[in-house]
Amino acid sequence: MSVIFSLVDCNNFYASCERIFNPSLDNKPIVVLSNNDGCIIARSNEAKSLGISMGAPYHENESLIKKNKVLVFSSNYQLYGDISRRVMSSLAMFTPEMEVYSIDEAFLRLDKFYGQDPYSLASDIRLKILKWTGIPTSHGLAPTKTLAKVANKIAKKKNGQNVFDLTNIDIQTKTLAKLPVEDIWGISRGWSKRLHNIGIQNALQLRECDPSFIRNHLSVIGERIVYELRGVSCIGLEKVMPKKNILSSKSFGKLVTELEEVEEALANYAFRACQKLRNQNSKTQGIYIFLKTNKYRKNDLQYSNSATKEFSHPTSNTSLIIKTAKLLLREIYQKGFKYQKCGIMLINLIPSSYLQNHLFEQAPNQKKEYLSKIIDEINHRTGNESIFFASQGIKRSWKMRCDKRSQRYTTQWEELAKAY
DNA sequence: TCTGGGGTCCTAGGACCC
DNA sequence: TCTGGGGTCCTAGGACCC
Repeated sequence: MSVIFSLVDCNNFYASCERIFNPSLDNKPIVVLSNNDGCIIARSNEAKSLGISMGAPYHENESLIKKNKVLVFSSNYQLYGDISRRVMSSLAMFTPEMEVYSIDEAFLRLDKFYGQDPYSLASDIRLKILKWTGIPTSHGLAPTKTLAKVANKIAKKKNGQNVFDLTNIDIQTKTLAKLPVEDIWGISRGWSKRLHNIGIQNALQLRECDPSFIRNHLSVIGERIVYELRGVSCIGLEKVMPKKNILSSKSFGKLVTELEEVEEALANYAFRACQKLRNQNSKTQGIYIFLKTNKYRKNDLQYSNSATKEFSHPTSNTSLIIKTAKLLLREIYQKGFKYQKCGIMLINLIPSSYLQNHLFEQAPNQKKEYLSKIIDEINHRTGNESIFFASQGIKRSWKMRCDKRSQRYTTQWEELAKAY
């Protein structure tokens, strides 16, 4: 029995999430905006057919949106994250051989279901997910993950059924001939340009190339893609691994000039990063912070800088990390610029269980590490940020905009859906 | 006026060692 | 004039993904 991957992708995921608790949105054009209401990051089919493009700045589409009465939402990640968990745990009921690839995608292995035709099995899964969670999905079937991605793309265009089987070699050949190289998973603008330059326009041409020739142009990753297009599986299902780095960064709601405001924002991002760190039971061996002005404002003076610090002991102590971040910030902050964004990355994470005995330095303060954990627990029980550090401030004048956010129906008691 | 956030992997080249 | 060679480790930067 040969290998069959199925890529399951939620259709217009964020837009679909908004519809679950607000059925009046059905059949209407809706878009969801990125943090700070900057860009359009999700569109319903109706919004897509109006010509609103993915990733485009909101303000560039504003007239189109108003003219067509498109409904606009700020992103509501608490809601999307919760719906995602429901979809993924529903999928897991069909097979343990599954990889959660992103918030709205998962790969399944369906080849072990002897006797059942994969197409009808995928159709069955699709109907059940829709019934259980309210989220419509598309399913692409193929012998490799790269081909399953291709199949999924076609499935999405099939209204009503949304399943496509690309296990047959003749169908693969016909399909790849029509697929531009830039639509292949793993090949984006830079690489497709290089491929065009050497005369390769579509996926079939790439499949027929000598893999080592492609390796010279696109590294081993490109070589792997050639094999995957041939139906030779090189990329298996991956286990969920703890993150190696954790980044927390956001644009400010307005341009910021004062050190105190940047400090306050950075302390908040550090707090969030530390929560994520402890959540995956890791400690960090260092931090990297950065600060920058808005590169799109050509008339403003531009400045961007970063700083790194390694700890003598791995830590997950929020107060130490905030303190260190603020010290680094003072090294790179300069007066006279209008800042747009800052961020902190926890780097070189290791498991909490890993203990390193350092000969010359004092052992880290275990009590402080515990304290951080207790703060997490209290915040988890009582709702977000009941307890926080004074350096995080209370004014938070730099906070991002999200005026158009829907209710957090599933994660906040005060925002439960009401039945009248 | 307004332009997201959070990740991973690979390679080239420098530093350093014997 | 001649001025080794080979190996490893680390980092920055560039590519990709959602």
